[in-house]
Amino acid sequence: MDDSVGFLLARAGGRAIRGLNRGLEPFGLRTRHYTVLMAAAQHGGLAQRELGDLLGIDPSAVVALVDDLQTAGLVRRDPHPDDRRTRLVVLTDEGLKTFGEAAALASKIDDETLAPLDAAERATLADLLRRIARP
Amino acid sequence: MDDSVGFLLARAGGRAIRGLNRGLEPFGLRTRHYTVLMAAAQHGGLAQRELGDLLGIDPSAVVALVDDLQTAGLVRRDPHPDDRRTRLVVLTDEGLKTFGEAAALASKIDDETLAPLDAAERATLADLLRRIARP
DNA sequence: TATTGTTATACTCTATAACTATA
DNA sequence: TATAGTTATAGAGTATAACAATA
Repeated sequence: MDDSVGFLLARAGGRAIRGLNRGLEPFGLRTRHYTVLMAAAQHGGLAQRELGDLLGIDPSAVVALVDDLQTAGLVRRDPHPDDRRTRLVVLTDEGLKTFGEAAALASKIDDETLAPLDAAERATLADLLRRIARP
Repeated sequence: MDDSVGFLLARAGGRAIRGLNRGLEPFGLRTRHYTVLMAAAQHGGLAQRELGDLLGIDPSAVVALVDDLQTAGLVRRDPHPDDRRTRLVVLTDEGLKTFGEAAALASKIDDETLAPLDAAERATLADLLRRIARP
């Protein structure tokens, strides 16, 4: 009897989330806050709707996450030039600095998770995950 | 800027869990019930403590899951022959039948998740995950 | 009419502490 | 004293519906 790939994914994913949660504690952030910072850093400025689509997070959850990050001074909500309904989530200087530190930490935790694999295998895993993980 | 493997794992794992949850709705089960049935089927009979260790589930959560499965008539709690504290979780005939149907469904959902990959790539992914997913 | 962000709400998941009965 | 199971509880994650402002 073989474990299903879904089961293996779920367990490895859960471990990754919990590991990053523990690592982010000093920043007062959770894994999902980090993913929002990551998306905003990658794209420069994103509507909340786009953030939710990109990360697979419900719009109402995006509101709460961006609230937290804004209170912590890590993001701003800028007006959209053409659409007054839309608010663009943009990293502050402080947010960019915090994201840099958190990204270094995430990379360290990745290394621990992937310790049993060599460099080529890590690259293969990342590639396969990227191909099935699109929302 | 590259996505972290932890992030990719978390997202793919979340999708797998939600997909299986939807598929299991007709059975009145959730993904975690299914993993308990899977472990019990694989090992014949397991102490709740062993179930928790194996699946990475807290003992108090195991109680609730086994309660559900017992109420549904899918598992029994048998006494341990040597230790009266321990209760062995064993599949009933009904539980074995339901697990078989659910396993077919899980395999179908795996296929959907893994659609972008060919057979060799699927095997590679399962192998890599198995190597990093040990608790 | 449809969409963006928001609020309220409920349900699931996860984790912790304290208790019982056994060892 | 330590361990297996249990109970209670709280916090985090997820999903849905309804609303205001705007398109």
